[in-house]
Amino acid sequence: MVNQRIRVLNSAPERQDRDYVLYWCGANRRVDANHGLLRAVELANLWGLPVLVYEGVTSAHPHASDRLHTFLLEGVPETARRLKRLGIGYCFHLQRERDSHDDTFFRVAARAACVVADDYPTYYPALLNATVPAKLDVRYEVVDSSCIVPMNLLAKREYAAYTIRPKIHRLLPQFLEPCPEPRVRRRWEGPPPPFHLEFTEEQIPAIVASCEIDHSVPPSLCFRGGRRAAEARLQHFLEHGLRRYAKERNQPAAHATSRLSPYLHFGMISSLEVALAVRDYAREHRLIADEFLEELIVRRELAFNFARHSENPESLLNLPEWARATLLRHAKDPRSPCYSRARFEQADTHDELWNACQREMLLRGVIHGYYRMYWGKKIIEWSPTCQDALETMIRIHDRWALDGRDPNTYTNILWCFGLHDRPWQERPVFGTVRYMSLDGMKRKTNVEAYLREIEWIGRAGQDPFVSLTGQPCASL
DNA sequence: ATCGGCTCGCGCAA
DNA sequence: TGCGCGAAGCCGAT
Repeated sequence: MVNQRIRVLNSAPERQDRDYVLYWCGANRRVDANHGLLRAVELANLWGLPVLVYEGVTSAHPHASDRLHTFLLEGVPETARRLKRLGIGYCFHLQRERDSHDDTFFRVAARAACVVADDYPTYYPALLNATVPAKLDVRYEVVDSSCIVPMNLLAKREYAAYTIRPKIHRLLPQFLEPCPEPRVRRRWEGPPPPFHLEFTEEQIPAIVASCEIDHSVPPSLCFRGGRRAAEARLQHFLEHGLRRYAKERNQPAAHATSRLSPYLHFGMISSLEVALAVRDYAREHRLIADEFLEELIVRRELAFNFARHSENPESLLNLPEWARATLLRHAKDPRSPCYSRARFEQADTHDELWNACQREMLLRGVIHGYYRMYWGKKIIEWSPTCQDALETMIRIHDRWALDGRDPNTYTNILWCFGLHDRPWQERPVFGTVRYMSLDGMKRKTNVEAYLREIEWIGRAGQDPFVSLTGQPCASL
């Protein structure tokens, strides 16, 4: 079953005379339900070797910030505990300098019999998978533990949700199965590698402060990183959100959505675990979970399919021909009002709902899924060009979002330009690309409740509306 | 409140 | 070749 998740990305041999099998968790920062880790353990058991997990956090990429570093570091002590329990070695490396050349991974890999990494189609993991394997003298495999139905099984780029849906549903019974717990034959003995950084949760603020990163992006007001926080969010959603999801998912102030996207993005929890938990809870409590599972599986995996099969997922060239043509025909339409990227980033427009969406991004590090569509459509409407609008959306996600740089990010942004969508009535700027209006938001959602909530958390500097503990939340 | 038109193209049935 | 229908809609007519 694991085999269909694997790709080998270089032609170097395995080297069984070396010290361990290395699992590099670049995208899936978890111990549970991780097919990559499972594969590493399988190979290690075959060769009688122990397993070492390498996890890195670098300050060398342009969007490194207190927000992202804190979220990532918050997961590390729990990862260390769980690996120790399983008898697996752990090397967590933090590169604090922005500019220095960091070869820690290569030094760890030099003693590995084989390197197993995550198959992930965007941003850093994708870049490293494209460049690192050729520099190694051992076999380098990547494993897809992000999708439930392995990306490898869908050979071409799908046109829309309706074309991928039957394929996903046909393959799903085969893959919607719990991932077994890894059992090592040979435990990791002795100390961790010399580069390993060990710390407690209390030390995190001081460690983050010591890094050469963007300190003007503070930690999220409501998301704590790590496995236990992810499990608490899931439990909270099962008990308080799932039964309301179908009716209230587009009602941001109702908090009926899972808010799991930061954890899914960093792989702190897997969509497979979420899907199984939701399915089982729904069975036990006689709920219908179809709408949630549609979004978690079909639409999320459509996004991975898109990222996997596009050369550059950040480009408008990916749009369907009808969308490119219609946007081009309207490229010279006047934009009024028209804002600079800085005005957008500072939540400084004439539209109070739009500003609140942007403030949610600044404070929480996410925007509610439905309002994010509105947020994106308005950036198109009020930017000088489509390319400017695209770059504004990506840039704001890169800098502020905990769920940015994800296949879903790029797909949702390009959806605003017509990707995976169909044409509608023609109008200025958008042509036949779907338009969204403030009146529509007011008609269909409780805009006032959302404005009050965002205003409240901005003023109070805390967010009791999104549960960190699994307990019910405040409401206004 | 509800309905139809807007408008393109994929995939399937025939 | 024809036809149904689609990731979150808008607008104007009734």
